[in-house]
Amino acid sequence: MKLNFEKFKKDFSLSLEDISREYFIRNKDNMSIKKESTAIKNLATIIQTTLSISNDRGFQAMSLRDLSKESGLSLGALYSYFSSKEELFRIIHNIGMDTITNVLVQNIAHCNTLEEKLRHGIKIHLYLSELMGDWFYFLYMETKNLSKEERKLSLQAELYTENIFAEIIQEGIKKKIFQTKNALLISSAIKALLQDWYLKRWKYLSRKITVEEYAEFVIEFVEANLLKNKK
Amino acid sequence: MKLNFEKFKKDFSLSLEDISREYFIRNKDNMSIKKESTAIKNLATIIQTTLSISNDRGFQAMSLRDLSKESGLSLGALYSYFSSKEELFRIIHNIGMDTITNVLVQNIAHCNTLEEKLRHGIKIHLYLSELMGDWFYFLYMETKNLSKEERKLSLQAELYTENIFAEIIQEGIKKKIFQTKNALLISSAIKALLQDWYLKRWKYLSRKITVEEYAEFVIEFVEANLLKNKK
DNA sequence: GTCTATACATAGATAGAC
DNA sequence: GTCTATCTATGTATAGAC
Repeated sequence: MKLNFEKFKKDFSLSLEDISREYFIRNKDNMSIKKESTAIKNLATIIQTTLSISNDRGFQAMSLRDLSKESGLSLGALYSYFSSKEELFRIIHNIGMDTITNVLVQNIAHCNTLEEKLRHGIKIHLYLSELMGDWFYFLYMETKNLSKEERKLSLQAELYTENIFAEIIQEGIKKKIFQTKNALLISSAIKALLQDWYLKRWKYLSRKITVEEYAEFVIEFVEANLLKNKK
Repeated sequence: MKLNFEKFKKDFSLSLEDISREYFIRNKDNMSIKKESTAIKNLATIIQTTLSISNDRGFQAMSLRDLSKESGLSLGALYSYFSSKEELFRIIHNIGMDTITNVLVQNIAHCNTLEEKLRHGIKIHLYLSELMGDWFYFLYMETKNLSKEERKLSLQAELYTENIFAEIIQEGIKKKIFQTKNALLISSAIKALLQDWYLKRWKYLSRKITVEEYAEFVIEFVEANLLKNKK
């Protein structure tokens, strides 16, 4: 089960329309828009535009007039898709969280060896963030807009992914495959390196580093630590 | 020249008052406040409060009425320290950039060996971000508020620090002390790990990891790569 | 379902008394 | 130098025609 970005991309069927459709189906009872096709089309535009403006100037700095102009929908129309700017934020935030964790959980799955599991996890995370970069960036940068309670949930997501790696490493230590005193710190370092990829896209893009290359680098970088005295 | 946090902290004399004083002296001709002692005192409060609110809710989300309330100065008084909210941002941003780069440049200095240089650079960066965490966080998270032109300058600062490490590593490769094909990627990874320290303080704080421990970890982590087949 | 026009609240910024 | 009161612009949100 050799995994590369091209394959992942091809198999990754989730489009913005799919995400919008899923949301519409789940919530159509509470929505004033009834016609599925237009609802999905417009939801997709609204989300896309919001992500794009927010990632440029910030969600707070985006006025609904901006959103109206850039999405092509009027102010009035916008308000039939959400009841307040705050709700718009929550919708996007929740959809994003859910889809991302779902894809991760589904994909970071059964590999034969622990080494493979580790590599696989790193690649999946990077590949996904490559395809859903604007979501990742949005979720990272706009946590401020959440309430204290909601923030906690958001932080748990951070810990969740970190923990996936921590468990792999812990198990590897038990089985004497990996060697380190800092399983948790290494997991948190992995997380930081994975995040750097989507937080600094401008940098890696301008240096023409592909996601494959970066993945290889991270894997090597981490393994050099876990397999230290073993080679 | 053994470097540890306690020593660095003790030697690090730069207080918020000092920073405010420096700014006042440089700009007093353009300022309506003339009395040095009050100017400095109030500047310090304004900056501190702005950093604190911004790092919690975001600069955009902070209204000047918020700032007025939490700083204890009236709206009118605030406007004798800056002429617009945008200027307030630029002042803090510029002061922050300048002081941080200055301290870094002054401190990341002459060590005997390249290995020491590398370790020293990592420690200084972490120690400084420990003492000026709110500035670092602010500068990282609020770049959005800058114009396109100013953003470029800000990105150069990122590259600047990265480059310090890149040069050390490059030289180390030449002298066959370090071994890697990815000098630049490793530098960028170092940067990411250093940033993680102040971007996720809540995490490291709750795990009771000290800055010393984290520094040691980063150094080990990086050296495991650079000294790979050497041990 | 979508538009335009408009109500209402809050933001940034200034004037003038103390 | 600092305050309160106020102006003006802009933002969110709604009403009602089409």
